[in-house]
Amino acid sequence: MQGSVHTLIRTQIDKATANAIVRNPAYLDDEQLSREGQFAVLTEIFNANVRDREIRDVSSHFAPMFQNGHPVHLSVLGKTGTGKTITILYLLHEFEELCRERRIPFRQYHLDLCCAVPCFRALNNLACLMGASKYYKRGISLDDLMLAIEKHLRSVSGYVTVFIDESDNIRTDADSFYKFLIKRLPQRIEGKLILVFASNRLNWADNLDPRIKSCLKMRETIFDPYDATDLQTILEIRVTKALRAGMMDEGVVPMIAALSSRNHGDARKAVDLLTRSAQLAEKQCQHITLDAVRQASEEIERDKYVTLIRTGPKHLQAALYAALLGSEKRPKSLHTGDAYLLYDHFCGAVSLRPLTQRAFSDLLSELDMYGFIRARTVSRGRYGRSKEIHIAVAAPVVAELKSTILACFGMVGPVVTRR
DNA sequence: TGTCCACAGGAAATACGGGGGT
DNA sequence: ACCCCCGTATTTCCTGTGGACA
Repeated sequence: MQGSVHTLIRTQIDKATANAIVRNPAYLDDEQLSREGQFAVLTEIFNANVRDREIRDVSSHFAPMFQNGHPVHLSVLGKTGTGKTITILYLLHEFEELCRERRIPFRQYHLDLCCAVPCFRALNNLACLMGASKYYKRGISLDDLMLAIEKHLRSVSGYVTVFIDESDNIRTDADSFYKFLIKRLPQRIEGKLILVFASNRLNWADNLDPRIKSCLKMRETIFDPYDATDLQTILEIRVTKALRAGMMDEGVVPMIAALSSRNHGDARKAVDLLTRSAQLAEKQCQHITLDAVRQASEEIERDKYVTLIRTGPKHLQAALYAALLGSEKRPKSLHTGDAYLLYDHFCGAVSLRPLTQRAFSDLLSELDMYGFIRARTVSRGRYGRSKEIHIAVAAPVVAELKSTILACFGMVGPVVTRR
């Protein structure tokens, strides 16, 4: 008997290795790569003429630096997944090298405001990057932080580049932060300050105080979403690095590229689709087929909804549950009032204080915006005006959403509403 | 043609909570 | 530790509305 278990384990391992498609998963997930690794992949991608215009644009913008000039600030705009951050980091790294060769003093800092932070946090993080101050939770004034940064930079000559990633992500008092960077800091330091902003909101600077905005001299460059050709190039480079050769049907990469460019033009999502397809194919012990891509795409779509609702506010979850439940009972005509009643009961069952109907109406609009439901306002004559609610997601997703919501409230079975 | 339903959705008021100053 | 301020969430109040029905 023992022998058979050993054989089983061995054959299973052999089988799994024989079916392995992913050879080097790091190349499917940049997080797992070192900065050098990322740059190496990027070099290949850029060499294939992807992001050519943007590279020319930014390079020529920084060119005056090599003739003792002073480039104005730069604003890099574009949707998520268009490679703004990594391209800028790459270019700044290149500029740094070039400056070293030509003995031009240059230093760069990358301030990543990946989550919304108040002015204090942003300044403190910047000061920490520069080594100008320690990390404070609180208890130090904004002015002290600014002084620390000034003091640190006062002795620095040459070019100082500060790359402010997600520059629209300053939650409170963005004006003070930018007033400091744009108006005050350049006057108090000897070096030449160049700010690089990146944002996925085209009009992020519009919210700034007009006085600050007026003295913000900057040039804008826009990163367009990748088109199918670009995505195909990017995917092919990743495929050769990450996957075993010959494990993929013809047309898989073009299909992923086409789907992704049509839906979002986001390279990260395209690579994600490739990864999911590969994993799915591995599980099914076959090559990556067009069908696997289709399945993976559906899986991602489903996950998107499920994570959206799982991480969303409680009341939104409750409202969606009510809408799903109500639509089953009355697939054709679920109106706001009925849905609110169900919501009210659900809240009672999970001991959540229900919001008013006015707020519930806004929740429905939000669910509509996210694409869970379609809620259009209709007039039923003397029976009043109301929203008509239809489910906008496929049946399997509905089931998953319902169990997810119940799990969020710590329940397993369907809720028994009393009345 | 006027009425009236059952809400939509805007605006103002109010509650709440967290961060920063003292 | 305490207070104040400010941004956000929610409630309250209100006006508007399209079409069935009498």
